[in-house]
Amino acid sequence: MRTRFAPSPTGFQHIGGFRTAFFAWALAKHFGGEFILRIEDTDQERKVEGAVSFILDELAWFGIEIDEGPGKEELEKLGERSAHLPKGGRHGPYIQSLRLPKYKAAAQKLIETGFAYRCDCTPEMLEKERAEQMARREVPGYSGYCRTREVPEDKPHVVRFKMPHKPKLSMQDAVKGLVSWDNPPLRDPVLLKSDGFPTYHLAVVVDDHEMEITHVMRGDEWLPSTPIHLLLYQAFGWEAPVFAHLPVILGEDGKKLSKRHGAPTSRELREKGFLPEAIFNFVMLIGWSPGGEQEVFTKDEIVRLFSLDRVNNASGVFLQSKLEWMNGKYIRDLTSEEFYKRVREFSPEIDSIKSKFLELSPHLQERAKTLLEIPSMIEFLTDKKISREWDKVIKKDVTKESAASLLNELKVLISELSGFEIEILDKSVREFAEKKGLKVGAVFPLLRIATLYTSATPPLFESLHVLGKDQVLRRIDEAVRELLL
RNA sequence: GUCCCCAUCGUCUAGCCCGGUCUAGGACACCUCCCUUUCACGGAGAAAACCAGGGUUCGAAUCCCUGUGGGGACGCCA
Repeated sequence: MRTRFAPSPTGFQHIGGFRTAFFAWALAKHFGGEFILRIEDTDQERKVEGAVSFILDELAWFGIEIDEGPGKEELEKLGERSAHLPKGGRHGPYIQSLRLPKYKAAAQKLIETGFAYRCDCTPEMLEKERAEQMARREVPGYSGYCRTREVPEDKPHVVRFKMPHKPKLSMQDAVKGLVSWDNPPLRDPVLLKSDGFPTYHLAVVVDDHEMEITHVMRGDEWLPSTPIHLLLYQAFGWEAPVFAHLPVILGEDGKKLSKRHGAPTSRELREKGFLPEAIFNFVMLIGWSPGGEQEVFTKDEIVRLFSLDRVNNASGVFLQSKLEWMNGKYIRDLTSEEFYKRVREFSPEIDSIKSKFLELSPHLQERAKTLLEIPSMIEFLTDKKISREWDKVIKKDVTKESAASLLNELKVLISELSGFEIEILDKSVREFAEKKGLKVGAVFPLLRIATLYTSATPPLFESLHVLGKDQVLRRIDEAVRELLL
């Protein structure tokens, strides 16, 4: 079992692209096979610098190990660098622009065996032909003009595949089931471009064969061109791999995931504070389900359960609110130390309040859906000057003056406390309220705003305890001053 | 235009292959309630779907056909 992820470095993969990688990886690992990374950079014009590094870095972030893929030297030739280098392997190079002679030889072989021919039609001619066909409302496509012209090798040319006349084909797709074509609308496709680069069709077939890929997993937008690939395998006399055409992921508007529709890249999700484990889990469950009612799975569980026949054939929508829920679950499962480490990636400055952070951690984890929410939740632990949400407590029946005097009493109470344990704080403030004939709801919120600044915080006494007695007293003082200003 | 794919709550899905156990199950989101000092967590509950029409059958979400809707492909892009 050998699967591969074969992205083209034409931009920054959105999350749907990575899901294809996850599926291929999970299948290979399920059967103890290899997962290969191959870079399909045959379109020089659309090539984007940094795209390969991006793929490498993101795969590493998700914890997807690559068994074979472009190593250091290959990457250097491409001018890409990454801290996460694949091992290389015995089927290299794994970057298509470094494999040009192989494609050329393959195309030559096809010409010799009569399955392909050279064509010197210019783009302008093809353009014109196309326009005419469209005007006549015909299926657009190359007429086959050069099929019998014997274009000499030294003239600029492309190599085209000779599509059989009205081929009838069928294939057992691992997810779609039996797919058959009755006269597919395909004309002689180009295999080798005039710049010597192969097109996708030639390159995938040659590489998947040479790299001994057993299962080709790709988005189902490829299904319509599978006949070309099937016919190519036949022409070469090679056995075709198993194809698995995966349903696509749609955006919340029901449109195909794309930058334009706000499709997130894994990088963006990471910047929003999502955990790679949560994203992986969530995305695996779009288009695949192990059955049953469990939804949160470790990677190992997913690998153990994964199977192609449980991949859905309908496309699915990427619903961020569900990802948020799942991310929250993963955050809650983190140990305090792990949690600290993850948050630190967003705000290194928490180093200065590490012990306080750790102490409050369970309460923080319980409240967060993403890591990005944490910094604002712990602002009260820092010395940063934050304005108090007085409007939450100062209302028509509670004047600034009465609030100030209550806070002064609280300050005396707290300063005279024999300890500063959570239980002691809790007990004495409650007793204080009772003695004054006040509900806790009239005391706690006031104390909260005075010391923690905002109305939504971790539990009050836990927070005060972490803050420390001196700091609490200082803040009450400050609050009183603010009120009487 | 031609070819291909798809179709269960708003969303992710279970069930479909091997018809009855489906008055269609779970989860997210929404709403209500409980817990509660806030915000959350947690718990309980409500509401919410088999695209339509024909067959086959004693019986169809499940099998067949047609229609409709959605998506994709038809490039010297992948």
